[in-house]
Amino acid sequence: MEEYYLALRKHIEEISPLTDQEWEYVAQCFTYKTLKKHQFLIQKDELVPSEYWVIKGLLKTYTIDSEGKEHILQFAMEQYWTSDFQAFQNQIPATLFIDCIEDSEFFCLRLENRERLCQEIPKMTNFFRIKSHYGYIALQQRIMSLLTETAEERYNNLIKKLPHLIQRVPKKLLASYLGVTRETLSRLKG
Amino acid sequence: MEEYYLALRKHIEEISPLTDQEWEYVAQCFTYKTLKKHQFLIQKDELVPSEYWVIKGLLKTYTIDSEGKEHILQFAMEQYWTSDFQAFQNQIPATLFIDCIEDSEFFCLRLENRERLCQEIPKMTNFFRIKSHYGYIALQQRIMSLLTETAEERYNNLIKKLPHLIQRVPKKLLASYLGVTRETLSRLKG
DNA sequence: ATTATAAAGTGATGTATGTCACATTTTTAT
DNA sequence: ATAAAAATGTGACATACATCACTTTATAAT
Repeated sequence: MEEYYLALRKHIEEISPLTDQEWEYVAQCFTYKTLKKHQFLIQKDELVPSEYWVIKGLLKTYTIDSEGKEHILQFAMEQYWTSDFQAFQNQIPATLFIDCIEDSEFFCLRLENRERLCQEIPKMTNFFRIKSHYGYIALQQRIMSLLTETAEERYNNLIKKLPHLIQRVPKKLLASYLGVTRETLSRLKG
Repeated sequence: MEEYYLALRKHIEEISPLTDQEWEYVAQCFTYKTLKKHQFLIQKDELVPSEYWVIKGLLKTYTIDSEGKEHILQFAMEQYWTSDFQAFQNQIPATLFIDCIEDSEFFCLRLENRERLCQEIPKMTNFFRIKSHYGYIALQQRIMSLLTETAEERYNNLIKKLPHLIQRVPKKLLASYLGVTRETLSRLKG
């Protein structure tokens, strides 16, 4: 467990170095949680108590449409933040599902703790500011990818960008993330 | 001009109320700029000195693909922030174009001023944190829309969400924003 | 006002991707 | 180890949307 906290501290300090005293305050705002493969971190229509930092494991964030088809918004693995941020931020019922593709472990940060943290430790406000900004930029790039690229280009770029992810995720889920059917993805490479 | 500054102050204070003294510091970090319709705010391959808050007007952020087709990432109107954030943040050449659909006026914030602002006025760090976070959530919703909805659904939802925008933007540009051709958009309603 | 330019509509046709069905391979659970 | 479940591949066919070509309508420039 000690090493998990060290990993989180390192993650934060890549953006905002902290004193030991500050870190002590930060660390106590997080709680630990673990889930097995196939278990849900967040379910649609339920409230979302926390946002989550992935210590270990792999998750998918998705919706189910009216025809029962799954559409994947995000994969989250080690050192990723994940939640239904819309629901979390406004403390309203989730519109998304998040469940575990692998056994997973997290640090959980509740909304009141995050805001307390930002009030007490300005460096943490800065950390979240930078993180959100990078996240925003990454999503803009994904939108451009969806607007401009063919399924094949999107797949090849995903392989380039996250080669390690490909190994851990069934192609059917990658297809869903890329916005195509598994059949189409299957026919691309041949 | 005085009223422009008041509008910006109001915009910031919807998230982070400031003292008069703080506001004085904030205000001097911005510079004013105006452009006519069809003029470029940002051009591909050029450096991006600032991010921009739109006082008045309307702009589009887009790329041109290898076949010369335009793909619109964002429309920015009154009270929107816009820039090539990826290029701005890393001070590298732009990959995007931004030009004016209408005569427009902006407040410009240079990177060094933004960071100075965040260091001097923690409330501003918080302002940018919240803004980025909301922006992130909005982009997630756009991605879900692209993954799950038909062209017609995306168009109808855009009309619901930004009815005033529709009036100001040629349908051909809306089509590009929605990820379809103008011909397809034209055939939806009839 | 008149002309030039851009936006918008529409028909004919092409294509990438979706859908459905079924076989094969791989992974998971007992 | 064995059976069950999930993932993957592939053929036949359907469809949403793209492309190209041309006309009509609206907007902008002199």
